[in-house]
Amino acid sequence: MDDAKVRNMEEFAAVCGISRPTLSKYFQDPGSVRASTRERIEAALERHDFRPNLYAVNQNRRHSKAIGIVVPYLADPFFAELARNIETLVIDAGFRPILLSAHGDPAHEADILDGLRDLKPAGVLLAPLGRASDRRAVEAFCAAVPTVLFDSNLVGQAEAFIGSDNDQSIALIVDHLCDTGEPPAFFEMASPVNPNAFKRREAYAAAMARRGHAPMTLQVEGRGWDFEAIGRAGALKAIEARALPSDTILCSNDRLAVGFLSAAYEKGLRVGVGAGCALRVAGHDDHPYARFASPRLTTVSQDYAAISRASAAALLNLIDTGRRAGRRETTLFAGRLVRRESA
Amino acid sequence: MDDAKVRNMEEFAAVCGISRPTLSKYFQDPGSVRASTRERIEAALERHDFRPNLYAVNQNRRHSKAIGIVVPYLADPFFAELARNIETLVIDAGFRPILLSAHGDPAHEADILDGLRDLKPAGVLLAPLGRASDRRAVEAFCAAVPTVLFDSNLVGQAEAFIGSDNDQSIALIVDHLCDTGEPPAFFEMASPVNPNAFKRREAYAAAMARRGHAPMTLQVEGRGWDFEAIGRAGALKAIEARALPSDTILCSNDRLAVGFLSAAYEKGLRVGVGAGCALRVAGHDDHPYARFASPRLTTVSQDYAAISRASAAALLNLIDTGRRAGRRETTLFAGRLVRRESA
DNA sequence: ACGCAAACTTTACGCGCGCAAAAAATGTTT
DNA sequence: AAACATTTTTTGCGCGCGTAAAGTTTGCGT
Repeated sequence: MDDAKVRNMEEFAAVCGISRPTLSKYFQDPGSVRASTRERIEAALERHDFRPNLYAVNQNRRHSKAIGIVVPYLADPFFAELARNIETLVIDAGFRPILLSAHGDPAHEADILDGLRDLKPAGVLLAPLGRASDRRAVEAFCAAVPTVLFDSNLVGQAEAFIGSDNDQSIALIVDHLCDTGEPPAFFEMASPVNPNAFKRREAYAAAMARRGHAPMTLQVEGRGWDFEAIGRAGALKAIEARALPSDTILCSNDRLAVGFLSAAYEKGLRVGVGAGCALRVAGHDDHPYARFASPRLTTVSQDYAAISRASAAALLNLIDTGRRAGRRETTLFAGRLVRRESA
Repeated sequence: MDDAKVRNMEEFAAVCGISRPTLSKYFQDPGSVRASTRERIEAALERHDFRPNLYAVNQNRRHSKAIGIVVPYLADPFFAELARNIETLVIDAGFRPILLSAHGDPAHEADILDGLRDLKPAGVLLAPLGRASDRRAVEAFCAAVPTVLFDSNLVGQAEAFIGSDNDQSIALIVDHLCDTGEPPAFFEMASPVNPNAFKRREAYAAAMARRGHAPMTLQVEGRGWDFEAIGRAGALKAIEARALPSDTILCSNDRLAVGFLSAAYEKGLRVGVGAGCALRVAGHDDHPYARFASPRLTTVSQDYAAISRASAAALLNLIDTGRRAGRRETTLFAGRLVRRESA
């Protein structure tokens, strides 16, 4: 194989006995040429393994076959898992995924979006940093590239948003906790980086109100994305100061909860529902590690698969209808209660 | 700003009052033009925000300014963290990182390498699947693109390898465990996907032998990358069957250890060193979640920062010396003992 | 003011492919 | 076998930029 070096489509057309424009058609869509010619091409392809120059191909195209996937913090297994699902769907749809992480930094997020435009992607799936995002950068980007937001909403931005129904899911876990014991106190970061955190805060207050309870909130200091460390430090402090407002703690997310469990274990507070347990702790998200905490964490699952599928579907639809499928659509998925041993 | 739409460098040269070849020089290296012209260009740049077409730029170039970063499983926080570090270093060096995950699948890894070649990257940092990798695909890739391996070695492949010294690190933790209690049994997967696992198995046996102990190995079934689930299931089974060879367990990696801790907690076995503790459990890697396990996991840290820096440095050196810096180099970093409460 | 090197402009070609139009070949239908 | 539809070939231009060569200007030292 690979006798003569084939340097471009012209030369490949020669060794192949087929005209260049036909080859061009073939490489854009193998199904668009007659079966007999397709076979001839593919036979030659095995002998010479020629591939069209990606850069030459995309030079004139309005957009490439790339789809950007941007998440705020890829080292968070929640986003890693989401990205993994979405990547697969993007590949199956015949596109090339470009995975990017803002690493928690708004400036970096803006840089990423900037660089992404150079790639002329067919579209972008963006989970923005949220509040911290450079609104103008995101807005400019969305105007230039078909974009679907997921996980975290920026009102009015992009063509669609797919996320979780925090009102529903928080109500679900609050009700469960109330039904099975004391009403929960809400454990969260005082200055969360995640915009869902604010929604959950409000959802908690509303859910408690519906139950006739006053909200009890425990806010911990700390910045950045080291949620476990922040949760652990805050919990240690609260436990030492005997400042827990309730023996039932609902954490704003599972990573904070894991930190809380770590602190409780260290302080000798047994977490769970049985006799001899001092605390109940619940989380939110069904984070990949929640089921391996000690004790295993009761939480509300976000439907990873559904969010991934809906996000990808929305973008793909946007792409082949030539975007602007009408007005902006918002899709929220319900959470599912995951009962384990911690609450 | 942005009065007339500037569609290409030609038009930008017009509104800018500078010839196109000079602009071309500027965009390749802003420092290569006289300060006064640089200012004129940058002034015009603020009014028109023109950017050279990425595809046109790379069409003739031998390679782009992209650097590939390929990991076997990005949803594993160990690789996510490593990738995060490397990405930053790559950006600082003036390159564009392309992050890719094989998602544990050798065929996908081969596809990734294949697709990466189209991008004509300046170089690639590759943490291969290891044993499972398609050797021929990797070999063909390394021959075509300057490549540095990290984390997992493929003998003879690529221009360099950077990883951890498993012999040293395993000996470190074995010695520690022997010095402070019973010699450890080794807990691992029967068919590990990670090639480091085999090195650690051997290192464990050697370290035990040096101590005059026979190795005690507990191998668990399971395939894939759900290490916590596999560790948990295996540990539950072993505990129920009272088949633990020792009350001290050294896990092949922290994720298995987290699974083990989960099982021990569920079975009411207190893990730690104090009185009333039934088991000691140690891990390896200082995985991001190890410090939040209950109890916190004693382990051997891999030096994330050092591995990242050395890998990036090796590749960058390879790139600007025009590769082949002599013969293949192997760099191993020592682990550091991280004493926590679990052992 | 002179001389010279560095920087810039002008001109022109090439990269590899997309794409359009017209002509030719092939395949299908009646 | 004729008529038609589909596919392929031929021809040729264009994309946006890299780059080389030759000529011109600029900056700086003496």
